[in-house]
Amino acid sequence: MVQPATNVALSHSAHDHDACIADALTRADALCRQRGLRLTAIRRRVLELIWANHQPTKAYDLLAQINAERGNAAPPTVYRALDFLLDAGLIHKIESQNAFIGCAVDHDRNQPKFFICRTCGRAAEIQSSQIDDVIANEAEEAGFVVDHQTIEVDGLCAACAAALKS
Amino acid sequence: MVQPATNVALSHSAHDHDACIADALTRADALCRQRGLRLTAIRRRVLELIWANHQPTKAYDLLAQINAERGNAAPPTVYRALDFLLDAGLIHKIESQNAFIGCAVDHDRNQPKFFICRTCGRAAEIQSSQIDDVIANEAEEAGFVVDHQTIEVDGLCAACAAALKS
DNA sequence: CTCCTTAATGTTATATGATAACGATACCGC
DNA sequence: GCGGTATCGTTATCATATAACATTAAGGAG
Ligand SMILES: [Zn+2]
Ligand SMILES: [Zn+2]
Ligand SMILES: [Zn+2]
Ligand SMILES: [Zn+2]
Repeated sequence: MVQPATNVALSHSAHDHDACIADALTRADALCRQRGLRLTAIRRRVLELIWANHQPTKAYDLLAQINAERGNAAPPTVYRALDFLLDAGLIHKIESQNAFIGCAVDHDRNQPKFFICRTCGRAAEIQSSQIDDVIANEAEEAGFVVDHQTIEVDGLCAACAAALKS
Repeated sequence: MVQPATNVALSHSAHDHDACIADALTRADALCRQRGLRLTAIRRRVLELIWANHQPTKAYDLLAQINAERGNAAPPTVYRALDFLLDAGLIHKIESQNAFIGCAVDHDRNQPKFFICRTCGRAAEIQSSQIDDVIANEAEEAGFVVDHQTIEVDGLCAACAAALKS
């Protein structure tokens, strides 16, 4: 039986997630060095905490964790780090959840889009130039100049759907 | 010169907006009668206030207006009305703005999608089976079962883009 | 190395968005 | 009219996010 191709973020099979985290931090270091941005200790730690799993993370959960570690942190501490990471394109905000997730995608030409499982909570950033193209076409027809997209598809990932059927 | 086809919601030309409001309320009455739902005074008034213009409306702005009219209204008053209207499909939530907008679309087969102008603030619900189809395809390939979509495209409407260029 | 400017962080307070819980009313079928 | 259920009123509280200003750290010019 052939399994459908699926994003590692949505897969329920074990994967080397430590590698996900390490890769993300390596990429972040490289990107910041390259652009002259400063990935300070707090910013780096927030990014690392966000990458702790493939589920969107809430700002106040980050705050609680940072506080457990260093005792001093107020909301602005976390929100400023989040703003930096958002601006740098290292994370995205999941608007439908007021939560944040790491980005492992090259956004040269495509905009962020997510499949989000309502059962396991995992969110996978998908790359589909088709979706971008269709939206670009629709926008073109309407004379609308696209600046930013929020595309969040909620539902059941393959594994959770299979589990429900059994 | 040919104007691009555009949604009345994004058009800056005057239109009979009283008719927009009247239509929306008429449709709401019909739909609720048909389904045995009760469009009570508060719910109807909240819907009417949301339709006051083609820009997403914030819950606490609704609250302030209701309060100005009847003096007694707490957040639950408005949020309960909003929940009802959302469930009935009479309004949608614009997740990226924590705001609400009226729906004038038949959602038999297509999911809500919006173009939102960052300059004039108008939001237009667009109907594009193409976008739904492409997303359905992508989901199919990933074995993902789609439940609900959040599609919000931010940018400049034709009129605002033209104004900026001049 | 020191001074200076700017970026980043600490700190307090507050704004904004949403829900829990429970009692009081209003509606509807019988 | 009676009784059950949906709606609404009311109070309190939780959750999300930012304003404002003081303090500290980083990095460049001389
Ligand atoms: Zn992983
Ligand atoms: Zn991304
Ligand atoms: Zn109108
Ligand atoms: Zn709609």
